[in-house]
Amino acid sequence: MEANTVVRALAALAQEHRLAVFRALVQAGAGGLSAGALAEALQLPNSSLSFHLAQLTNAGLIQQQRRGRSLIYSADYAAMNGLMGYLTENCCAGAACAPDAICSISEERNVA
Amino acid sequence: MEANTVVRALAALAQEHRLAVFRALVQAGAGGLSAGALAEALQLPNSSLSFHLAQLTNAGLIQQQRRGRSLIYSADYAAMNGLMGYLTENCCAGAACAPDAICSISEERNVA
DNA sequence: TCGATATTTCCACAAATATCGAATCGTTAG
DNA sequence: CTAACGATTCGATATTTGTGGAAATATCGA
Repeated sequence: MEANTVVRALAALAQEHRLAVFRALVQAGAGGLSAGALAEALQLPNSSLSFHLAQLTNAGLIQQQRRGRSLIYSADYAAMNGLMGYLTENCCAGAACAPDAICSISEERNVA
Repeated sequence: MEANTVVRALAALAQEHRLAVFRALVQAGAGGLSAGALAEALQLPNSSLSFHLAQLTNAGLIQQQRRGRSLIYSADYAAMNGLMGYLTENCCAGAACAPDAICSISEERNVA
């Protein structure tokens, strides 16, 4: 993962509402949530939520998928793992730590 | 870990130079690095670096410790783990993932 | 086709942030 | 005590960011 990508991902997460959105999606799993469901859950005006969803998408942290009139958003677990990996890379001057992947759902396409 | 704390930590990391500083400290391990060494390594003006170090300290991601005329900075691994944990908490709608700690150096006080 | 529903885009403004030279502060060596 | 060193604070400026109402866009049911 490249430094610039990481900075953009972190910047996207460094905001109260966006962090809440991302967590909700991480917890929702592969099924994802619609924009409307998110707006309801987080009590945000549509235009604001839309703005934040765009930021997260742009940062590569979440993805969009249309279902009928709704847009379903879901977390990109590969990006999340990439982020973690970047931060802990070559951690601790050689001491034993830092496993590689935190969540493997992105490679198991048959969950939830 | 509280949401607000996490946002502040992420905001601190969401900046090219600060991310580089933090990574350098994470990789340096418990021994840490002096402000001067960091300025040298990252090619930053003292005043800029100092500003960024203050931000990271304020966010609870690094800590300071004077040694003679130098200030030695080091990563706070507990904070880093807290961050990771917060992001992956209740991950994936129950699918098996998300271990608890990434790096345990902060509890072993006898490294490097 | 028409109306209802779901979401995004546009806009203007307030607030927060990054930058770095110069001045300042604390510590140590001689 | 004084000079030199390591690091922080100050200050002015340019840039980026978050906000939400109103209007526009896409999809669906009848």
